[in-house]
Amino acid sequence: MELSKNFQHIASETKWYEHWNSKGYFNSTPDDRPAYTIVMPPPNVTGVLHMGHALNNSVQDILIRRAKSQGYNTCWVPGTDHASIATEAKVVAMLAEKGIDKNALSREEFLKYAWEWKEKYGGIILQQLKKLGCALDWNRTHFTMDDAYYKAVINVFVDLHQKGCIYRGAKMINWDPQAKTALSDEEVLHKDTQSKLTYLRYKIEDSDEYITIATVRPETIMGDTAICVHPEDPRYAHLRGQFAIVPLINKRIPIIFDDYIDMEFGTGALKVTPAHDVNDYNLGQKHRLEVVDTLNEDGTLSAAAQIFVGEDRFAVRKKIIPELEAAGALVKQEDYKNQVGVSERTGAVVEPRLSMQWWCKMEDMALPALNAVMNDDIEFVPAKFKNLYRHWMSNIKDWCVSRQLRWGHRIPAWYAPEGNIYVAVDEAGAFAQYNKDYPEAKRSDLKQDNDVLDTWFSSWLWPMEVFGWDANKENNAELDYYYPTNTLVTAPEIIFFWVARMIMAGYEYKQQKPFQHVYFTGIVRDKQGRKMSKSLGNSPDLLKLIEDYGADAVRFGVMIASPAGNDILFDEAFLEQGRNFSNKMWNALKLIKMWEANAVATDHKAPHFATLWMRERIKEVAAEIEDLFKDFRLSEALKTIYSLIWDDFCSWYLEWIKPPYGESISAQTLNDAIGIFEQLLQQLHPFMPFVTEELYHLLREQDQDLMTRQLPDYGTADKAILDQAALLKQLISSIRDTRNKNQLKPKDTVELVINSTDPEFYSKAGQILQRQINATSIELSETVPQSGIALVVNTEKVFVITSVAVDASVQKDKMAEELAYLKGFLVSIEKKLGNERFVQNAKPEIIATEQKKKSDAEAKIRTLEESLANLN
RNA sequence: GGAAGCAUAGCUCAGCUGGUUCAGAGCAUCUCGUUUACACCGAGAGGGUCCGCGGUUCGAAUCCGUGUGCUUCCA
Repeated sequence: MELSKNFQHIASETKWYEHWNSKGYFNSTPDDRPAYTIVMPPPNVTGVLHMGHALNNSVQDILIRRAKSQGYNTCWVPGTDHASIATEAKVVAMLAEKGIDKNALSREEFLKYAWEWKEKYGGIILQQLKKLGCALDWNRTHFTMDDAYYKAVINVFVDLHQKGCIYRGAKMINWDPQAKTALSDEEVLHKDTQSKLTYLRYKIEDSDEYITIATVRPETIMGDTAICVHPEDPRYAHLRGQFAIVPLINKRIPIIFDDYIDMEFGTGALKVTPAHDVNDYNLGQKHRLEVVDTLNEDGTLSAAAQIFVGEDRFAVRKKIIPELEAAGALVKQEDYKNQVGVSERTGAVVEPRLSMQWWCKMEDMALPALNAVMNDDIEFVPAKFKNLYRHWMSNIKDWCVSRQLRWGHRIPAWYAPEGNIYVAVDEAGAFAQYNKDYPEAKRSDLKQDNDVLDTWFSSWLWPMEVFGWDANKENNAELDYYYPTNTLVTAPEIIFFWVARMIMAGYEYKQQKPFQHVYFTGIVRDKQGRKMSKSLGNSPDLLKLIEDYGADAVRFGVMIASPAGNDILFDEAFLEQGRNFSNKMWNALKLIKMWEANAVATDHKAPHFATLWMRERIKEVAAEIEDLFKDFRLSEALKTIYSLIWDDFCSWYLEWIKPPYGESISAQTLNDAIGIFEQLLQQLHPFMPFVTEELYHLLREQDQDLMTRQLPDYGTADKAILDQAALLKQLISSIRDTRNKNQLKPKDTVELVINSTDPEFYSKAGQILQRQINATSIELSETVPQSGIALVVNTEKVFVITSVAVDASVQKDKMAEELAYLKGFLVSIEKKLGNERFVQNAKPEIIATEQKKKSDAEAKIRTLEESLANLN
């Protein structure tokens, strides 16, 4: 078979993904094996794959594939989130392009367009995940607005309402004037903004005096219903009981006193606008102030403002200044840096607004969810996020769950003309209640709430609902089998939005945690450390990268430098490294295939020393990898396997078993090598599934696929063989270094004379050593040769004899330097061991290692001294 | 304004319960190399007051305090 120069990823990826899928490896049904379950954080149904997804889903796929090789029944559930505000915004924009105004459409008409949009563009992202190699159970694909899911969300709303956790109330909320909907606190981003602080003076009623206030929002003065000063502020003490006049509209408002005021800020006097600021609202409640709402839902000024009615608030902010100046009310304006809230989804500046909304009480549900994380019933990786979680959960506020949108789960509340509100799963249920109150009532009198629920009010049920959870259904074998899930992989940004709420829902409705571990990935940033975003245009086209470098290389690239919870600075150099790695393995395959062509059967004899060593090395590394996976240190695990394959396998092992030029390899050694390569591929498979599966099948005829192959029980590695190989490597490296330093050409041969403490070693490894450094002979002798370069490796005295003229002084200096270092080292150890307090306090094993260090150093010093003496 | 995290080689980062086989890896740099797996490569090498200062300890990159710088979250 002719093998190409490099690994051809494109054909291989398509082939294997289809193969795995058609074999049903991605699908799971409950059986006797333990389950290993992951529910994918459902991406927005309108989303497209970006680097964050690549990282997040690579991690999940790695965990799933690893668990599969350990005998678990793995189940990874895909799906999408309806993302009400984001999707609605896209549909509205699409309609606008067609010249259709959302408000001209009925609810039903609008939803028809929205569903059409969803069918057409929704879920593209799931198809893209296939390119990445994700082992997702496609039969279980869910959407947060599927019928069953929809019903479950409604049931939960009704249930929480019955429990008294859900209520309707007028509070200050964050209003997005562009989407015309309420937002939760978590959906508001605070941005540093350069503003102007405007100083305005209000005339005191029946006086020539003025009081000056400072504001960044002069357009809200028409909503002022008081001026507040600190009760202990001497500047204003005489104004108690007085009134001030709002400029332009000449409204009379009281001057009130409250120690909430910061006397240092501005002028120490605050204009109070209860309708447009949370703090002012609270102040207003306390002092029973009037609330004047001067804004419309689209951010223009309302009739209550009296002036500038219908004009946008930002336009008014500018236009009002000259008028204030003309009225003599403007004192000054100065530059001021403050934070302005903007909508996470639309980018519009959020207005605090007094509004009637539906709320969910959080306190009772938060407590068990807080405890679960604090006592590690649910483990966060890395644990540092526990702090953040605790802080939020201990200061939790009620959750505004209604959104003035159409795309989503419509709030199951019906309003009767009498003013009553009935909450039920459907209209019939609501009417039954209504009918009880009013036997004469007509069903058509009931009007359902027009709003929908916050998207997170549906996604908090995700880990239960994808397995068909139904509060009214007692038995659910699937749910019992897969829930609680094992690991949630997500970004720290949504720890409150989603993670915390899933935990609350889990305890509320399943009396159980939704997952065992939460693995937080970092944020993918560009080389300069900037967050990747559409607006910056610094987000690479992932599908293009997969095409150029291969899916394995992309997975390698995002994993190699991203420990849990740490941001990753993305650099294409990582992808190159991944691609090169695939190619390296590909070439190892080619080498083995070349040997295969003319391998010769030999009598059964002891395995090659290299084989013995490599097998032990694999055992040793397998144990390390096992530990790393337990701690979710995936990038470390990948680095470890990478080095095992590239360094140990390719650079050492394959060179050691390589037959001399023109000779054939022993069939047994070759067979051993293939077996070893297979094990390495298996360890790497979760990280780089395509290239490993491809190589696995090219190595030899296989009766199963690598993806389903089970990891063996490796047992404990033989330390003696590992030590011998370590010495062999050191000898080779040191002698090669010596050759390099003395400018020997690769073709120049040398002879070795070794004064060894372990002559037996050379009967096993001597041949390898000889070939790796191009020596014609190795002589074990205690006599010191007349010529030759002396060096010391461990306690081996080595003489490299060459016909090329060499400068012995270089080697001598080096040895003297090392001797000096070792002597200093020895002194420090002796000091330590001579220190009574050390011997008393240190653990016995530490003292033992110190003693070993001492004897090792002494032995080496002796060897060096002897070698040096011989040189003189 | 409140809170958290980070600061180790030119760059990106490892370094888990304090103990010179822990001062490491990859990339980058330098030297040599085209010997039939691989130049998407091989053999070697150089490079760090582990941010500053103080403390705890027999012993600190590792623990504590403090200063500086950066990042993030919250108000």
